[in-house]
Amino acid sequence: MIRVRFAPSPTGPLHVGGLRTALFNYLFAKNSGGDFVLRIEDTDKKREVQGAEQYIVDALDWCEITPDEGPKTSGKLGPYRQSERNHLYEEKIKILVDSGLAYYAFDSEEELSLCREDSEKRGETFMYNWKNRKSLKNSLSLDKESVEKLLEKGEEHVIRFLSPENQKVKTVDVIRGESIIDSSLLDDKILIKANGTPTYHFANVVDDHLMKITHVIRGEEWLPSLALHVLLYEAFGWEKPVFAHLPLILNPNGKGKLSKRSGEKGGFPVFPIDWSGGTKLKGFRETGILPEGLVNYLATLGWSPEEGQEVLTLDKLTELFLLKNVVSSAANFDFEKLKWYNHKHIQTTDSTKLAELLKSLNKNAGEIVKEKLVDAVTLVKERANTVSDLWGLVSYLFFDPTGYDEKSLKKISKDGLEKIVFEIINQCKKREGATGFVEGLKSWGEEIGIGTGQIMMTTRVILTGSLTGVGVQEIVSFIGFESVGRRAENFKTEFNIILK
RNA sequence: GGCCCGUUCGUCUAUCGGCUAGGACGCCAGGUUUUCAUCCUGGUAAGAGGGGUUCGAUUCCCCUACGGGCUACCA
Repeated sequence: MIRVRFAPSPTGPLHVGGLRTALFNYLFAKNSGGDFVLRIEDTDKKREVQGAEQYIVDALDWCEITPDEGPKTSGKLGPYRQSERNHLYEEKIKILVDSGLAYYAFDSEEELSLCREDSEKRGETFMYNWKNRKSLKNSLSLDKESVEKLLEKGEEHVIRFLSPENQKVKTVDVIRGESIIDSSLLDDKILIKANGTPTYHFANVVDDHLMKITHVIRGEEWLPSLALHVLLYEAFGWEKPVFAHLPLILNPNGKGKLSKRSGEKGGFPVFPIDWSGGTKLKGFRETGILPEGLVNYLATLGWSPEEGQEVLTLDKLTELFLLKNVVSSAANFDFEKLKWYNHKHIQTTDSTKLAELLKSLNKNAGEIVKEKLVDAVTLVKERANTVSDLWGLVSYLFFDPTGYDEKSLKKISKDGLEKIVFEIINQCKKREGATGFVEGLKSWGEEIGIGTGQIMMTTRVILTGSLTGVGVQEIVSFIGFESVGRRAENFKTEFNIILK
């Protein structure tokens, strides 16, 4: 039974990088009918942000990447918040301390930062490990009695991992293959902080083991600590999970990890849904991106299906997903391509659903009768990249033009403009249906020698204010003759048109 | 600085020693649409550089360059 986990830290809104990690975990688990676990890594209470956990749940939910187990879903191997698992870490660290694989360290943070400064002056990087641990203040350098005395006294201390010297550590990553790391280059990472809570490295290994995680799929930023984690599993004598480190998502120009800042610069969000805690941040949902579009795009960032299909639903992605087809190189984020995927998914989304979304996104659209909006959306949805686009494509079907596009006016202001305007009003009065209206105009044009193109363009400008949009006949049919007549009269007044 | 990872069209990717290097986005052109968009057809454009190994390297190895990540009592 395959079990994977997504283990975010509730330090702020989940960004697309995190979402992609969650997605790949989900796809991998569901591809083989396994479990997808959500675990909240809230060991650092200082950095925890109100509402962040809820945001993570909501964002996953929006994308339908639903956890089988998690803080809100329960499950047998919980609790699913690390802050509620301290008793387990206490129990496990004891094993390591007792077996001499972890040790107490009493150095204060001030002392250590002094050491760091010192090393820096010499152009070196300070590392707490085999080179210097004997000369620092810990249970390896101090005699047994003094250590006990210090502990009794309640002296502040951390617990560090005793990294071996000169050991070749073999790490295996399914995406990148094997790698041999020299353990002498590792430092004695803190496992338990002075306040008694575990660091990521320790909590992570303990929880993955206890929660029976079979595959650890996480971001590439964890690759440097893989050797430490391997050593920890070995220290406990636990079976290691399979590791897969996903390539990072970079800014569109490839410079650095995808950031909020570059999203602002490029005019696109980097968060799934709006974030209202503290600073307001725009989400893809509120920008008019469908979860299907986002998920589809994110899946192609670092992975591609064997048959080369492009437009895929979550179910289809699940069916096709193979971890071995994940690439090892980082990908640049491209909002244009996301919009294309979104466009494709809008085509296959029900107009009623799109209309509802549009109503929630756009205040003006919200005031329109739903049934009318659904009809309008059906007319234009094939042209839209985002749900928000829909409003611009549909608004002239509900409101008279408030102005006329300069370029469009130039195109229609030829001989006969006055005659056309009057004929439109004339045809409108006949009320012979949208087809009759258009046909009437056409045959009138033929009789007096004005091209249909010229007539239709003029009609279009009168009705919409510009030379874009759905067919004239569709517009007339949709808005009705009362509106057509009014818009023609408005146009006539605006440009002071009289029949010569 | 040290350690780790990476490098195929502008971008996302295919190729797993035989390549006239394929597809998608974007862009350009043409067609459809009496408009615009959609849609269709075509075009544009790539193996970082240098050494090996090999009959043959985009593919395997090494070096260099470049990019990224990590280097916290943060995850």
